[in-house]
Amino acid sequence: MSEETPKSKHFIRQIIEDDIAKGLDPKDIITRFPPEPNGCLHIGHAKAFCLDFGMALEYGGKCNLRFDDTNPAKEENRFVEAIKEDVRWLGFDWEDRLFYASDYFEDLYNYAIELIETGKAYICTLSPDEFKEYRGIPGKPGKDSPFRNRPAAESLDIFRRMRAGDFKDGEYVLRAKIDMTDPNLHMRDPAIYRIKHSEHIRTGNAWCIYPMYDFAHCLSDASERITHSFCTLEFEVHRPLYDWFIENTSMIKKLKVQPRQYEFARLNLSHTMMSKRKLQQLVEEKIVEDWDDPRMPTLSGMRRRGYTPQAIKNFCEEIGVTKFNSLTQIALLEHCVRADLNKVATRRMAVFDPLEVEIENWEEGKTDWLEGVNNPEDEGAGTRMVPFSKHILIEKSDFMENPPKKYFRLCPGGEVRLRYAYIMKCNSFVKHDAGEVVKLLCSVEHDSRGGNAPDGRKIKGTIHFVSSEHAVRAKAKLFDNLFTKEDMTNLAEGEDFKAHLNSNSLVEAEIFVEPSLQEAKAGTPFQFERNAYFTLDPKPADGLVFNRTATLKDSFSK
RNA sequence: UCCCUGGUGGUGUAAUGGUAGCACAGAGGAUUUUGAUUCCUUUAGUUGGGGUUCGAGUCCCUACCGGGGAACCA
Repeated sequence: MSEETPKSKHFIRQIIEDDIAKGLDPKDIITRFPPEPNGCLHIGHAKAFCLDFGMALEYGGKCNLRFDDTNPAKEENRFVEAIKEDVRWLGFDWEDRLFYASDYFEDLYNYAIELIETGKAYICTLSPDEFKEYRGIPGKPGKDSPFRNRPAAESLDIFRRMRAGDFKDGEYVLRAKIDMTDPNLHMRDPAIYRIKHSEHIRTGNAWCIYPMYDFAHCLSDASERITHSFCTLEFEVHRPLYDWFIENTSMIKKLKVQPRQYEFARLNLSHTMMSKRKLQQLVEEKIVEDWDDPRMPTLSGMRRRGYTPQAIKNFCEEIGVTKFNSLTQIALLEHCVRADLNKVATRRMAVFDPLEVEIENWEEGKTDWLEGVNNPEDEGAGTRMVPFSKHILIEKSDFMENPPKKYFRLCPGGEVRLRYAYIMKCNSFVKHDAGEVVKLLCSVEHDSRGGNAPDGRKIKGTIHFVSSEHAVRAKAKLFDNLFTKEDMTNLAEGEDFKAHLNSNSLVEAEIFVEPSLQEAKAGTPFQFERNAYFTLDPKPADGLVFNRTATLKDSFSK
């Protein structure tokens, strides 16, 4: 289903093409997608890995999946599995290239020793607060740590004992010796190893010292011979460090191509909250079912809600890649979802708010099975049989006692086409005591079977229906756009984001669907004609539960 | 305050120094057995000011505005 839409020539493509022009063999291009397993992936991550995997594939290279597991305090194995599932779902294959930063712990330790031996790293005894003083502030240079000139032998000894577990958390830290006056604060002797007596998801208790991101990431990249390392804008100021560790260790001698870091703007989506911390809060406080609640902007939530991988990939291609902090409107995502669903969703009829109709000129107990196409956009989708009988249900809103001018559905004395079935005329109606119309008495034109008038006259209105005796009860869960009433990007510091959640973000409805839906498979997209796109909830439930994926565009109001 | 970045219609993005294009959203219309889809038409833009140039969204200077940076997080 790859679209032949022209691809935007964003700056990443330009960079890669320049490298190729300078002699880089496209087959040597290696990128990586490096999530930290401390939460589930969301739509923002999709942008990142569509870029990582997408660029490698597009130019004939490879992309590795690497878990950045350098902080055992935050990471969990269940997230590793969830992330793998999400990546697979989006259709990306890392083949045998699944890595963990922890694969390199021994190597990283040795590179750290190398730095100590060459006088480029030292053990510092300053506490975090004390070092803050020495680091200085933007605009003001810092001053050297009193331990900066600790002899290498002594640092080495302490570092080895750190590893051996001789010290408590925070007692010592290994720092790179760079420049305490650098205007970039990250270059002022950053910590590269800290003591952390914490069980790691993969190495267990083998280590009690762990490398920092800045030290681990670039050297992990280099170990995997990554050529292009993409990350978000906030790492821009870390880039000199990325290069420094590679260039100041023996790693540089092993490389044919030095990995380079390139930054791009992260995704901001209107009406969508993407802070991992806040999403976690929703899960913990049970405001949502779990990370895969269909209202969540997580990939697992979107999957459960019925979003297709193709729609998400198209969206990621559509938004492009820049270094500009923008706010993408959710309408674009919804457009991509509808556009893909329109092509692939199986059409079915479902009545949400039923109005009884009796066909006066139809024999009691007689059923006519009519053929309905499964998807007018896809010839190969085939057909299914739809039952018609004397008692049917139509949508309450498809009948009006006193219709306005442009209303072309049913009204007293008016006629309408029942989709796939017959042309039907409303003879009379029955009202409740309260004045509510509760039943229509109609007749069908027997010669119009299939929906065409024998005299060739045009029927403007076509409505959907289900046969009462054949109808299947189901539940529909209706969701508003991803969770928040308004843009969350301007939320004030400390402001309670929960006040901005959609109050009616989940509405449940009892609906009547055609019998063929009894065999619906979880995850397959359906379009309930003239209503919305739905998918059967994959979580076990009593009876059929459909999640609303997206609404149809509605031009009723025009 | 200092450093790093960035600024193209309402929104998201294109344009070796040479006609500012595409998509979403909006508006109008045609087709339609889904008031969907599809198709056509249309509204709307280079942050301001200087400079270089035959010619500037693009290069230079400057102002303004936005984002990031002072974790033993990633």
